[in-house]
Amino acid sequence: MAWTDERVELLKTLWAEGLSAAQIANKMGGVTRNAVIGKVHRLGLSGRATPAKPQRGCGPSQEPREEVVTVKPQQRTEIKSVIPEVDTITPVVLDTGAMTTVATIKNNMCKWPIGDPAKDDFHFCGQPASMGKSYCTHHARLAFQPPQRRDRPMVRRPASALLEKRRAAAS
DNA sequence: CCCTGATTCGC
DNA sequence: GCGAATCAGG
Repeated sequence: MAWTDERVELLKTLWAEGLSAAQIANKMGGVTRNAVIGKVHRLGLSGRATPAKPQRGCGPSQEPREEVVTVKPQQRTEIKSVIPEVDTITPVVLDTGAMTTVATIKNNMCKWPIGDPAKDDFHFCGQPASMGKSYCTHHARLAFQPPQRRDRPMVRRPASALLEKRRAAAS
C-alpha cells in the first residue's frame, strides 16, 4: 500500500482528529501503526495532544501549558478497611490519603517507589499486592516488562523473505 | 498484559 | 520514502 495523496490527506485528518496511530492504521487498512507513525514523522506533523512524551533523554524545553482543570471531588471507596491488622511495630497509622513509608509498608503492599529517595517525601505505592508479590498489579507489569528482543545490537532485519511473510500475515 | 508515540536504519 | 523492530513510557 502506497501513500497516495488521498491517503496522506486522510492520515493528516485523522491524526489531527486525535486518533491514535493504531486507530488510524486500523481505519485506513493496509498499514500498521508503525507505518502511520513513520509517515506522520516524515510529514513533520508529530506530537499534537500527545501526552507522556518528555522527549528522549531529558527535554529541556517544556511548554508551560497551564490549563484550569475542573477538580472533580472523587469519591473514594472504603478500601481502607481491607487493610488487615497492623501487628508488630509501626504505631504510625497514616493511611487516609497519607503515604506509605518504609516504616509502614507491609508485605502485601506494593513496594513501588514514589518520589525521590533522597527526599523525605519519598514513599511507596502501598496498593494491595498479591501474596508474595512486591508490587500491585499495575506496577508489577512495569517492573517485569517482558524482555523485548535484545538479540541483535539494534535493528537488524536481513531476511527479506521474512519481511514478505510478515507483510502477508499483516495484510 | 494492554497500550501510546519515538527512534533507528535496512530496504 | 517506507515501515518493522525496537525503545521508552503509561
